[in-house]
Amino acid sequence: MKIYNTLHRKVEEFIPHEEGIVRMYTCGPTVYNYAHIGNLRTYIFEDVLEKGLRYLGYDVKRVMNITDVGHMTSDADSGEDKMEKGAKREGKSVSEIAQFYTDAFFQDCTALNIHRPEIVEKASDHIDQYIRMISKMLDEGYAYISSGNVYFDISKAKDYYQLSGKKPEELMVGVRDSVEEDKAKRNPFDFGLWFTLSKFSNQVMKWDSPWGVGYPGWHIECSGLSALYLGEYLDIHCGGVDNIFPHHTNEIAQSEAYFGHKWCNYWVHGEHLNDQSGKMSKSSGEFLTLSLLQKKGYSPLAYRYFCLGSHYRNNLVFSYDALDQAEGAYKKLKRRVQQLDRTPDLHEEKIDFYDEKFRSAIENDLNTSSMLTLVYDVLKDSELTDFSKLYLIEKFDKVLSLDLSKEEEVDLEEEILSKIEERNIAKKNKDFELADKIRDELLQQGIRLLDTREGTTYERI
RNA sequence: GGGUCUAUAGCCAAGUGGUAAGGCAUGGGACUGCAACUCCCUGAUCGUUGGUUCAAAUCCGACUAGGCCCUCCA
Repeated sequence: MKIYNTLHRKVEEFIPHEEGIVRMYTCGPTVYNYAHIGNLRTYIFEDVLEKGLRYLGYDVKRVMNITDVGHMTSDADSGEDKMEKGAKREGKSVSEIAQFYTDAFFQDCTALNIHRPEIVEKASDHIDQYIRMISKMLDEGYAYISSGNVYFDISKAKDYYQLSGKKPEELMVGVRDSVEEDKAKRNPFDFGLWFTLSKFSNQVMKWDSPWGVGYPGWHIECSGLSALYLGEYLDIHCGGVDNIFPHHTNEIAQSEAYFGHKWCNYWVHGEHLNDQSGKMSKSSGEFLTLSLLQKKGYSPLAYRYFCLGSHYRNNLVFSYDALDQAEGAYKKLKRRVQQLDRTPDLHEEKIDFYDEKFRSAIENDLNTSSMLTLVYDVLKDSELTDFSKLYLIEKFDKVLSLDLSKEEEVDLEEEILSKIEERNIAKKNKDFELADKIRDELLQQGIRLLDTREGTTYERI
């Protein structure tokens, strides 16, 4: 398996710490609002990575966090907690908000055939773990207390800028107007591990700690959960490119300070889905959620197909035009698979040939586009029996998860059949007006008629 | 200003030194009462420009354009 490692900025051979086992951590959602389809692109990529590794024979232990606390609109001790903001907006409690959007997130994942990681944990359930880690870092001099808050001292971290490739002297502090510089820090890029002083009042989420009542910093939750559930050596850490700095950079600093050794070998980042104006956001432009696309008649798996057509490290621009294409291509592909003859008749040799090709596509830095091409290649191969094609495509679909061979519900409604019969009679009588009317009516209901030599059948669209 | 990634036909995209996969769309044809579905045929010298090489879309340099990051972010 070869994968691009942000740490070294090149494609590298993947070697896990323990043979055959991959410990994988992926940053989860902050559950203060719906996920937009750009967020979901990253989760699709991570899902394919997990399934691809399984296809290659690895046992994947994967952990994801649910951020339900301590995510300020700014990383300094200012701004407003996103969770509380969401709660206020909707007149609900923070935990209600968290539950609601967590459920919504996993509903989207289900619709997109994204496998839920075995371990999904809430950040707010592990405060004691963060306190343990912060205490150790304070004891060992990696952290310091200032103005009542606990900060990580980045000057103590080894290769702090390796992941981002940034030059400290060139970094601009407070690029965004909304960010206030925190005077309590020794170095402007030191980051908070624990806050006790909050500039906004009525902080709802707070916990007791050795340093006073407060709440954990943004970055510590991922380090904490990873340490707790995956141990001191991590193989792959995923996330969106926007998290490289500062979030992942700070995770490395904390975790390596805590463990006292190198922590994670492979950092794999997914590129963004952009709209025509650039980065997709929840506040500007159309708020593109999966349910919005569904309301407009798109199928979630067509969106998955759209994402798989592109490489995870490429910028992908979303447009309805592009989605229409994906929808059409996906439906067409699925139809072709549905039409395969399911009579058992396996063609052994060629199976291995294609299986090997599919593995190569995975091993080639997760080349999803090539994986899709292989599906088309299999369909076209005249040396393969339909059954063999189906066998292969179902196998590939364990990674692609496009439900290619899944049959639609075929409840032969009497009504539809009688309409078809009615239309056939009309056709015989050359009453094409009536025939077309029936066909159009059925189409309105999502039933498309298929005229074949053997007679008329239908499909749901 | 600095960092980082990207640049292949209308769109998505493969290609990792040996003379451009695949998909969608388009156009033409077969099928049809007309359609839909299906099938067949149909397109690019690879952002620009130098260089390395017998040979470059593939390696190196410059330039241009765009995305993202530089304490909200997938």
